Amino acid sequence: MKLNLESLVSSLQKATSPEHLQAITRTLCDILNVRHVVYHWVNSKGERFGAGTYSTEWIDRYLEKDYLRMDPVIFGCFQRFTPVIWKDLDWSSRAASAMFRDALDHGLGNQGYTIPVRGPNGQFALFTLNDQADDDEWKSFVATNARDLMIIAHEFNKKALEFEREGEGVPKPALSPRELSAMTCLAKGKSRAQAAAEMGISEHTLRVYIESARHKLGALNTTHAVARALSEGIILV
Amino acid sequence: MKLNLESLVSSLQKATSPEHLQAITRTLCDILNVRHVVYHWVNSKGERFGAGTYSTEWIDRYLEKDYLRMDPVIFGCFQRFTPVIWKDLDWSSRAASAMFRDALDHGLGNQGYTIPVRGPNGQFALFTLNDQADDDEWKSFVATNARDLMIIAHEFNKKALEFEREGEGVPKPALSPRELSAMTCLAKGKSRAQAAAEMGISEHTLRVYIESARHKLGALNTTHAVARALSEGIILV
DNA sequence: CACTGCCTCGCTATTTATGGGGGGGCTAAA
DNA sequence: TTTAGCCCCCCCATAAATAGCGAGGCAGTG
Repeated sequence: MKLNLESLVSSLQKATSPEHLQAITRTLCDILNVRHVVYHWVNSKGERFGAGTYSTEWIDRYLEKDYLRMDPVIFGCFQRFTPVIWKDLDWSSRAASAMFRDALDHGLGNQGYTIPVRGPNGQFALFTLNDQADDDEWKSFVATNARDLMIIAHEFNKKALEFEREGEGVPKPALSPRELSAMTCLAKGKSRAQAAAEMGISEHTLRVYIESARHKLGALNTTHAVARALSEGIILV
Repeated sequence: MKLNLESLVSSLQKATSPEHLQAITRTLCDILNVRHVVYHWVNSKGERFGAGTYSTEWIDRYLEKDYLRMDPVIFGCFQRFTPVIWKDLDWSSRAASAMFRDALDHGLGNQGYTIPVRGPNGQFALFTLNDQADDDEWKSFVATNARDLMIIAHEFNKKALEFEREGEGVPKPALSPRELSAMTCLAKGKSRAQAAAEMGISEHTLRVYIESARHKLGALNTTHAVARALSEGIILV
């Protein structure tokens, strides 16, 4: 079957619920003739959302075994920008190779291709294809479809962000310039005294900024505030 | 002139320096028959890099006037995931409309289309087209080219990250599982006592993990350690 | 004009983190 | 087998962060 990008994108754009996305992953699975198609993302609050063809057994096992913490796909994609072919990752660690075998036992194919997608506020998503194939077959499959898959991944992400915004209405914490400077200094490892010196203000004043930034970010302490500011992407180290 | 996506992407992939990117923006400008094409990004260290056809006068003025802090394009794209047509943004504020008039005076057209692109570690880039046109003309131009432009924006970004990585080559420090848990707890805002309770160990032991993680990460204090772990992508919030 | 938000500085008290130092046991690779 | 790395616990002193309270000036918005 041939991939008709236009019709697929338009059905994605018409989707009004996560269930539609789920259905589209199944359709895509048939069209591309692969074992699995999965879209999965983590929002800025650490909540997960997934649409895909993995069995619930595998998903449960994945979470239960805490594979998230050792999955080279997650690691690799979190640090890179470009899509990745699973075989190119480092599976040498004991935990990773055990996970890989476990995945095969739960119906996954030995080949995978994952496109990382990033949204605002540190939002991070993965769009994954999985199939059983040899390395060359898979490489050429990927080469053929890479561009279309990227478009599809982005349409998935657009929808996911839409759904998220509907349900919640995410108030974006906007920090003032001085608060941003303060957070940045702290993220760079400066103590309050050093940060105050660098900003040319008293330590007392700096403290006020940190406090107000903390409140705006809904953070429990300074470390938390810096962590949130970083992962929401409102400061850079 | 018609846009040949394949050849453009391949020349992008062959680029070996920022100057090549610069040249490609000029080519693209001719092909698409628009006034300006600009790719601009901020890396994880806050350093800026740009390739584009804006005049140096305008760039200098932009920085000098601190337009970065009031530009609706920057604001809008930082918070959204999808490309934006400038006219759809909110230009009502005093500062923004002054900036817009100033831009027109410096050779920019009245229409713009900007694609935000995000990379790992909060990296943030913009790919912008600018031209003189009426609203409907511009809308149809954008509709025609949106998909290709997204591919191009991503190729630009891939290159930019490549250039960045060349200079560095820093091996990321590997933390032990308990150290990772400790860092993650702290990043979630837990105090040492809470984190220790959650991990089921004494606070003293937890401290040892934090210390050793700090040393491995070359961090000056706990906050710095968590910030590094986050921005290196070795923990997730 | 009044309002809100930002920037600046001060005080006190309590809690918490930091920087060292020790110790022992356990597993996995060299 | 030895070594290295991880995991777990304890003590001490000092330094730093936190949580409240207070104040005034200045700029931009409606």
